[in-house]
Amino acid sequence: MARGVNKVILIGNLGKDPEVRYFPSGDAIANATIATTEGWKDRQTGEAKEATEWHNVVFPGKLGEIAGKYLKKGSKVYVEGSLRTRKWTDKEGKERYTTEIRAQEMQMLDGRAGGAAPMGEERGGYGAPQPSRAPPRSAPAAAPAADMDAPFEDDDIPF
Amino acid sequence: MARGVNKVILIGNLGKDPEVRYFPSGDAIANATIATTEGWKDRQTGEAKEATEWHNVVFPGKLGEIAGKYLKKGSKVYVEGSLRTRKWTDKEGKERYTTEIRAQEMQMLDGRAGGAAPMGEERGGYGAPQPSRAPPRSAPAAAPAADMDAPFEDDDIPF
Amino acid sequence: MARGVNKVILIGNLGKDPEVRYFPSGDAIANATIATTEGWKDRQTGEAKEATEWHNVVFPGKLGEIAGKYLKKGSKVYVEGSLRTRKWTDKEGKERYTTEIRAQEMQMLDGRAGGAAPMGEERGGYGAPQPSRAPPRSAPAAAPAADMDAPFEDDDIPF
Amino acid sequence: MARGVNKVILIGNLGKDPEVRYFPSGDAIANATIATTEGWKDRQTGEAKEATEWHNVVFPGKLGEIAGKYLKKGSKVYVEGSLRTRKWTDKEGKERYTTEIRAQEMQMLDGRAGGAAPMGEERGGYGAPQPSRAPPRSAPAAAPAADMDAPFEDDDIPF
DNA sequence: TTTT
DNA sequence: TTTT
Repeated sequence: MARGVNKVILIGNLGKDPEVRYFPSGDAIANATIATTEGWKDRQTGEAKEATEWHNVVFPGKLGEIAGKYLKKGSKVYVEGSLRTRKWTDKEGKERYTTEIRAQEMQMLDGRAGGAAPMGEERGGYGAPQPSRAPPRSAPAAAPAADMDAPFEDDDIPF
Repeated sequence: MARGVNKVILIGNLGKDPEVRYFPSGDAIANATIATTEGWKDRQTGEAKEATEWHNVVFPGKLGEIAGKYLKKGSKVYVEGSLRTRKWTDKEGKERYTTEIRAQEMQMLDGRAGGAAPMGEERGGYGAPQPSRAPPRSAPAAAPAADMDAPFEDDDIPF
Repeated sequence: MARGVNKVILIGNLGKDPEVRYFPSGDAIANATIATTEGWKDRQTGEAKEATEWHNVVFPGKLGEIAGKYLKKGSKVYVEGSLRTRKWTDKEGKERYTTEIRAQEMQMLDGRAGGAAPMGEERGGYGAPQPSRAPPRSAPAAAPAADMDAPFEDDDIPF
Repeated sequence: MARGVNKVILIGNLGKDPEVRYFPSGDAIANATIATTEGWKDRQTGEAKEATEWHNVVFPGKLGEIAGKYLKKGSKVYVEGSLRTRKWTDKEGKERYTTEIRAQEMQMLDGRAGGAAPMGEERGGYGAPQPSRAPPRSAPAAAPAADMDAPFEDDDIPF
């Protein structure tokens, strides 16, 4: 029932190791910052220039586990996801907004992915992409994340 | 475990009504041709030119049902999918190849989608898109499609 | 010389008319807010849910002129662009960040685009997305574009 | 004046060295085959499966030169382009069709790209994929935009 | 074969 | 603030 497209595709490098946390439900969630660099030549001087853009990426669920396990500072990754702007309140009580990319697919582009290493993506064929959740999953630990409240609540997972 | 990205995004119009068929399993599959037109101005004469590209799109499973129900000749659609080249043998016994876009997501862009009309897409939140298969599904009829054999066979659905 | 990919694809509706401004150079720039809505079914209750995401989109240059001329509140558009997070200082002197989508391509999906209406896109063939810039450029607010002549070579085949 | 979207995004490896040719005009054009592999788990047996898709990619113009110079068998690349189906006649005089991806952007993902190596991308422009150059640009005229300063300054046009 |  |  979607009435729109909200898609982001990034290829870039992690600024630092991802931070993984767990919900009481056992669901993992990882946060990472990914840099994409664009270069161009100065029209006048001809000198090479470049600008780096930093993206806040959230890897939910199984993707978060994989990100935590296989990605590290400097890792080059392909990420496909959607934009989500979260509202939060800073310590002064002011409303602030942060825009994140919520990853739906990830691929490691380093080659260092290691032999048996799973690739993090779990599309499946027939008809549609596949949900990446691990079924029962017991409980790890740690604090949940503000970025996982609405509209995707724990008791409200759309699959 | 994907090791690559194979993604197509189209916005175009159907050349004719989609053709829907069903597998014995009850799984639907629809085929459609979608035109994307690109225009430009002739560098020399300045006259407007345009070229139309025709794409063979396959909508598997539930997406096929929706395509058959809501799309028709002329419908404008957004399609996201992947490329797949099928080998087949013509009547002279020669090997031929056809490249298709296997749709993973579809959105109608006509506005004529009709009130209660489902949108065909079934992404779900938390972690990853959701599979679109219809649960029990009994058996309709008709000839299956060569384009649905490997690698996604009936007893081989990846989710 | 890019070393990364930073791509956003949106299909959504404008929340209000775009705001167009001009630089002394005559370059236009338009800002718009675009809503993308995603729906899903509550896993437990089965009830339909939806969430709308608002995106700040910047249309630079000629795209800005077109946006200002043809888009309005409610318009459905396809936008392709890149993410850019700007740092700014609020009235209390605090650093704030805003993430925008800088449009590189736009297409109107309303059908109401009107007969002779230009479509805003300016890709060109031969080898790469063409830099459509019109060098001298003086005239503001109006000044059509020289940016649709080349890039199709010779006898003009856009291969 | 485009009235459609025809976009392909691939990440894969070259099956063999690219073949570069030149037009009398001096324009280069390179052809390559790129493999994308998709894996999934058999729903019943649980065994890992995978299928490889081969894509015919055409790199026109400057992209062709770069491809010829820096890509080789096995190279991992990101390619963005559009689909184009060409009609040709085989030796028996029968009409055949071949679908190709016409590259508009390419990035090497091997790390072996070598220091000074150009990356093959050629976006530029004004109103198209672009660094939003605003030539003279100094004072705004109307609420300038913070979003048009860096990183694309006047004397700093990326093409 | 579509569409604007 | 949009849209279906």
